[in-house]
Amino acid sequence: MTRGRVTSFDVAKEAGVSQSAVSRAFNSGTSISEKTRLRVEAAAEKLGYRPNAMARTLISRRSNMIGLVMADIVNPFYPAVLDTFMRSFQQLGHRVMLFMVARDQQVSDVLPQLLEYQVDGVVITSATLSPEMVEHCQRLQTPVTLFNRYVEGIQADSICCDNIGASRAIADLLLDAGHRQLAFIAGVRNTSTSQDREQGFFSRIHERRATAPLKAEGHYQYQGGYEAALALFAGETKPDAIFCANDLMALGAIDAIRNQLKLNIPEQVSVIGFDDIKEASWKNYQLTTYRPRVEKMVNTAVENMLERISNPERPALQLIEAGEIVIRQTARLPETIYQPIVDER
Amino acid sequence: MTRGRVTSFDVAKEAGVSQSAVSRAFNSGTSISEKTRLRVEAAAEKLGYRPNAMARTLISRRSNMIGLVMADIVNPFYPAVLDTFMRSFQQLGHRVMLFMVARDQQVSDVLPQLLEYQVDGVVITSATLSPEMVEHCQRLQTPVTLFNRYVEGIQADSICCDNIGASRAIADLLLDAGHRQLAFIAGVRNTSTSQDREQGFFSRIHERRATAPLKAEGHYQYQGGYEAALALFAGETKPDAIFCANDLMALGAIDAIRNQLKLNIPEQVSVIGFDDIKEASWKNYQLTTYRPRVEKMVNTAVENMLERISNPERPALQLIEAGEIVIRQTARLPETIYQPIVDER
DNA sequence: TGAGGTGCTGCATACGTATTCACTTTATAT
DNA sequence: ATATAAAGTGAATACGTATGCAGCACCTCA
Repeated sequence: MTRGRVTSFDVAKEAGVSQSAVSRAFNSGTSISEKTRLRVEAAAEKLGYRPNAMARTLISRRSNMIGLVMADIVNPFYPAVLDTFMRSFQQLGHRVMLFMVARDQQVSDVLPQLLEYQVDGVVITSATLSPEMVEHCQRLQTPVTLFNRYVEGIQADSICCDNIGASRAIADLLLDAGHRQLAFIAGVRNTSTSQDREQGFFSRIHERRATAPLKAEGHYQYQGGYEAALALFAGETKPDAIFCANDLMALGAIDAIRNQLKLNIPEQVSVIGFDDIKEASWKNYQLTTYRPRVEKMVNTAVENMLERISNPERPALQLIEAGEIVIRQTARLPETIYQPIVDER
Repeated sequence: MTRGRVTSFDVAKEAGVSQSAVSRAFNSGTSISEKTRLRVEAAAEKLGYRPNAMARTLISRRSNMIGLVMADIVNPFYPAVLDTFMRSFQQLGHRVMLFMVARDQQVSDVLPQLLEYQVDGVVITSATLSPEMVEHCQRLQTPVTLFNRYVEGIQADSICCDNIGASRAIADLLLDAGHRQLAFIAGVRNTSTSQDREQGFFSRIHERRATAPLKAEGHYQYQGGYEAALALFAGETKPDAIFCANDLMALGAIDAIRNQLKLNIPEQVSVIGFDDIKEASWKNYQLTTYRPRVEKMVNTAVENMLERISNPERPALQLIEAGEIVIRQTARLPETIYQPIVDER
């Protein structure tokens, strides 16, 4: 009805009460009579009043905003993660300030910007954070959560899927099925996810005294997986099973193997991925892969974050959440009936 | 170095100047000597000072935050859009407050929340906005931009890809190639994008006096496209070309046609999509499709938004940005050498 | 009847910054 | 050298809300 910004004073005048009353009417757990609350609400409605979150934040020292930093949105795994985070935070009454960091960008570049906006907490997905930055956050009492990444000995919550356990289980599955020459297609070299998946896979193979696996690099991209597969088969010794550090590369590898190398999957080559993105279940691929419990991981991350906001003394938690292998059509299985594996290490 | 929040007063004391000086040191275009600026910066650095964006917003009435509302993130087209928006806004020094609205949710539910946070502008992708809401924003001097959606006669910028022109061009392409019985797989029924693509396609076919096209509905999803394709071929008259309202459905349709119906593409059936998502270029699909100029659309949207923030009087702009048909392998082409089409209507 | 609660209310203040205004210092021109 | 403009500075205030405090009305219990 009115023009321009309408403040709590305007509403107060309209309702014939004090500004304090207006404030109390809009905050639960305050002392106000039902009668005045209704009058205030009517006046607010009439004037189109909405409280100014900036002013509220300034005085209450709580913005109800979470800073969310995402790296690497090109991997179709992360839109799903983002979506889940958004729903979870929105549902619990928190807004999200989003930042994307490019591959060549540091999280430390954007973190100060986030903190200027008085976010109540920071969630960082698939990117690491320098210990100094964490310390800085800690001084500001701003909790930090790392998603799918961990750093030893810092004061930050972290929740990861069980990269090592999963990769070991996949090695077991492939060896049990009688494959002789395994191969690994790595993601981006300097990421902990790719390193952990590689380490789990290699160590288990080594433990079982099987032939050392081949290795190629696919940068977590479809095209990279495609080319990595070709590279693997261009060598002297050819693999009969490939484990890819993510699904996207696995799908690239499959297309290379089928369409270009004209080999049959899984008869001649088995392929296993990681993430269980939507595309993995497409009829044309039916990819056998590892599915992290994204929903559960996100929800724990969110709960822990909010818990830690209201109780800053709580020490940081480092969690690993096991997922499961999803058996589809791209990998030969052991003779014995094989159950989907949940390795809890 | 210190603990807790450090304010401009702390920095002022440390540097031996007034709080005003500190403020000026952090804002360009203010009157301050180089000497004191350096002293302030040193003190700020020493104390780890960062200005409080909430306080700044409160007084300057500018938050440097943009509200971004996204619907329907499941379509792989939109992560790319989001990514482009984020880069563009970040680059120009703006933060983004993100909201996701589920299919059953109204934008009008989240808009008030956005406005509470004093965002300088609101961008809404693939969702409409009631005229009342637009009016509300206008009262608050908050510019609104619709991305890939438009509403007649409201005071909001909008930028769309050329749905109608594109669909007409696709109809032409398919008819010119000699197809006789076209079909259309629609997206979500009540979206303007799906409706416009249908209308353009149908109207052009009608104009050319060709056989009326078949139609099925795929809800913009892979599985929906898969099933829609099966439904189309289950009928009495079978299509020899299918235009899908987005790529995701087209890929589903391809898998259904090849893997289940055992038909050859494009020899027996042509398939054309819309969006040019990453997956469309995968070796296994090589989908012929329409590519909107996402980068350009986003950049124009962002520029217009910022322009409109600094000059609220500027009238709203409604733009249509033409894209191009990307010729790949899933559609038969006319005999004459066919150029990628840019229809500017 | 009065003492002590209880439930509401308004006043006044604080949050941390930007900005106006008046003032002082410095630079420039005559 | 002085007059005058320009540049720099600090004090004070405003932004819009939450909240401690004191006051007030009303009620309860003896």
